[in-house]
Amino acid sequence: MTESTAPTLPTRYTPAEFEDAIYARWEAHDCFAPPAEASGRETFTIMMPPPNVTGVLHMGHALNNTIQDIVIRHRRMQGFDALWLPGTDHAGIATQAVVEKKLFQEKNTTRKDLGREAFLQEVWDWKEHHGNTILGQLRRLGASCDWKRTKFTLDDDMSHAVRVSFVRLWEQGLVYRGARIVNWDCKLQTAVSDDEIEYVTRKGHLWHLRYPLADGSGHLTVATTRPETMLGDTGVAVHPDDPRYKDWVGKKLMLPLVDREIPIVAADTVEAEFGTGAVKLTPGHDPADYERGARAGLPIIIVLGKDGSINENGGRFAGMSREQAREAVVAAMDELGLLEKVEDHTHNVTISDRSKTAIEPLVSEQWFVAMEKLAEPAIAAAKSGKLKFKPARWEKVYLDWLENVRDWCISRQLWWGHRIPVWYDEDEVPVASVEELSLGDPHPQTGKPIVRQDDDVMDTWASSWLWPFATLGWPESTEDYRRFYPTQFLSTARDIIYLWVARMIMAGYAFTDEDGPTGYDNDDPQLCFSTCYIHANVLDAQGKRMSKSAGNGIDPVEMIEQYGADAVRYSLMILTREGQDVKLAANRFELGQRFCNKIWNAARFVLGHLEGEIAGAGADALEDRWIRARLAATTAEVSRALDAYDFHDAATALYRFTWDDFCDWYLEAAKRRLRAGEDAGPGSAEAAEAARVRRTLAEVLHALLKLLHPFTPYLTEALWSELPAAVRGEEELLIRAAWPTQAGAADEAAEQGFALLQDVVRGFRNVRALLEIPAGDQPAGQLLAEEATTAELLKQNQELVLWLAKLDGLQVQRGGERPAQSGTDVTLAGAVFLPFAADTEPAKLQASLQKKLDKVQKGIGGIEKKLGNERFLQNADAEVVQSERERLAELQQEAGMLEANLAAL
RNA sequence: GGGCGAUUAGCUCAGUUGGCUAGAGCGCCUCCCUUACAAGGAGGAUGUCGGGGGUUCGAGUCCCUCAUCGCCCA
Repeated sequence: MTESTAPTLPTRYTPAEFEDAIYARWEAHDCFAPPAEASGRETFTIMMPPPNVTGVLHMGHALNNTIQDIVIRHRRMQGFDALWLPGTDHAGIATQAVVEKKLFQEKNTTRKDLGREAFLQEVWDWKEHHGNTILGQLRRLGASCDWKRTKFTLDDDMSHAVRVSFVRLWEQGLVYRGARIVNWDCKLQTAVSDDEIEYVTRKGHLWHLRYPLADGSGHLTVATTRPETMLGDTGVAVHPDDPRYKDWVGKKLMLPLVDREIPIVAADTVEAEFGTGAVKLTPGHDPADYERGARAGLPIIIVLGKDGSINENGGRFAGMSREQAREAVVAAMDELGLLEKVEDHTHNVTISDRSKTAIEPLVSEQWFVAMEKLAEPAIAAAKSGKLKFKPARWEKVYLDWLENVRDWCISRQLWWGHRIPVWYDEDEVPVASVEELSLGDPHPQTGKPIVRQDDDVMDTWASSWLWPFATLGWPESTEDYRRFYPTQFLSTARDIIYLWVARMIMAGYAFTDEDGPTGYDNDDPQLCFSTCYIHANVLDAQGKRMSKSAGNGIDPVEMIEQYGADAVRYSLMILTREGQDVKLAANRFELGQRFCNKIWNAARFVLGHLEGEIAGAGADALEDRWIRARLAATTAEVSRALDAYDFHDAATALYRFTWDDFCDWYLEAAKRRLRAGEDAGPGSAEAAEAARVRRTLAEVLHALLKLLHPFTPYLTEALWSELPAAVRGEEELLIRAAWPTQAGAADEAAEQGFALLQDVVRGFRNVRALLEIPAGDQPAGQLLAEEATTAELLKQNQELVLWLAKLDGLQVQRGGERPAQSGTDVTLAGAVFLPFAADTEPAKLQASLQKKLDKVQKGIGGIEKKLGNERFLQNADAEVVQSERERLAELQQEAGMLEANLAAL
């Protein structure tokens, strides 16, 4: 027989050359969609958290979508009818802002110039041209989602779903309109919800202002961080128990600058220690004052317009911006001698997430959803354990929000979004309707003509909270909805646990059917997903959050181009332990790249030998039984980890098996018999054994490609197609192959035996290195075995040891003379010896042995102390005591050998 | 103010319900381009497990406390 045919695959893993073609092949074979007809098998559904249409792929997306793709590929291989449904979110504020900016830059027009219809057309045009960028990038990553089912939150059917949900809430009295204090974004000129704001600590001032008593008998000093709002003050509050102000409550003050009489009231929410202990009340422009004012029956005076400037209620300050008004008010107070002092003060400023400008609390007419009742089943779902968070600690964050939930302001003063389906008659009597009402139609209740539709649109989350079921056709009872709802797995970022996760759960209970079908591991037909996986945050190398403004982001697409999608995916998975933030630098992807290259080359080696004769059954030597045992253990661990969504564990187990067990040991061991078969030629016993080794190699590679596929889909699919059809078996495409359940075979004896052998080989290699024996030399080794069984094992596997340790011969004996002039090391099987070369310096060897001896003696000391402790013997488990005794015996034996070896030097 | 997370080798991190001499990758040192892979192989060095206290026969692991860093909520 000739040498094995050189593999035709390149020696390096070159992802750019095959990724696109493989993705195209998957799509051509429609591999991403579940079977069109219900197969009778269980379904497994994941809804992709829809990225913003304005978005481009960042590392957080790459991580999150890798997780989802791993899960869906694993479930698909396990035999579920697996659906991963992708889509995008219309992102009301963000998208409108992008298009407004573009209009202004390119055409110098505003949306108001264009009018509502024309502007919306502009946004749709923009969406058609730029809105799918991120979905294309997800393909590069290898995402196997069902693109035919791609949804957009403003699609007609989604809009219909939003209107239905609104009307249902309306009918139940859970949606209401009212004047409330809301977070007003002066730049974007819209209300935003409590969850769209953040707090930034800023250095500012605390102004101490004197408000004279109305009767002229003195003054009260209030401290404020926002002096300009005094124009809207309608009272001053003090703590009821504050002795300084006991007699002041009920008196009247004359508010300077606007000359308005305002009362002093008591409020127990006032912090007596803060400032002067007296706070001005501006119910129109401060949420806390709004509450206090309402309790004290104070009027609300609004002094700021929607653009943030002072309105007509601000008297002579009208027309000024917030900033101008602040200066002018302070100056005016100073002039009147009413500015007592100014202190430096650090305080929290409320900032809009969207525009990054200071939020102005403002009383205005908005639509709200009453949340308390909706929250109840969502709380129960988590408490009963039906809804599981992973990591579990996020359940607390979820529950904290739901248990203290506040009503949700869902109206936005925007044009891009779902317009609130409410119409008014000439008396401003509102009515909600799923169907469009036309102007002039009779109002369903009053019969008077409809004169207008509400101008506002809904918060984007008011459509995304329907995502798990509206994407499947709800409210219609479509086949997809019946088949794929409820879903099983949601992976998302921690910062939208309440913005989105909690609201989806609420919506599931509010809107879906109680008697619907149930899916895999979900016994509640209204629980829209049963596992919520909260993924890590991706940070830069310094541990800072990646952000566009900081410019510290790493572009996943660039990384894919540089290292390959599989390398990016695999690196992210092994670098990210569960739920712990991951620090990332671009070169960290080398880890995955190396691993992919290793897989590639291991497969090249095996494939190169599959062109030879392959036996029907595998080989059965110790190393064969051992690799099958390792494969069985790895299959079990990877399966367990994926079922439990422990991605890091699965990635680690695959790394260990592929690199350490398969490449470093099994392939090296297998070469011996492959070579022998080639040397002996066709028809020989050696050739027959080589054919059995080829079978074993094929079987292990076959299973390994399957196990790796969810993590490194492109690479494994490419290699799968190189497998001979006879080896590949069932499926032409790996993506459709069955997940291995029976790979390998447990074999405790083989694991132990091979471990012993590995230790002997390492011992010889160690001595070789110490003696500086040239790589080409093949000295004869000796081994003094401690036990008959190990001696026997070594004799049986002598050829393998010679091969792996590169020895010429091996003399195994029990006891007997220890060879003189030899380098030595102690192994699990006994002491190993290699003869000194002519120029060997024993000093190095001696130091090495001494060091090892010290370590062993330290270990002996520790165990002896333990075993000498009566209380240890009494309290510890019998098994622990026993294993300590055995351990001690082993260490003592090892120490004895080391001492003997040292003495012999 | 409340909550959560982190602190283990030079760097990035594993370390199951407490129990072998605390591990891996990268980096570092020595040797080797051996016909799968130099993006590789063989060998090696490297630790007061953040500090202090406690529980326990036994603590990187559990409890308390302090420190530092990060995130969330108010």
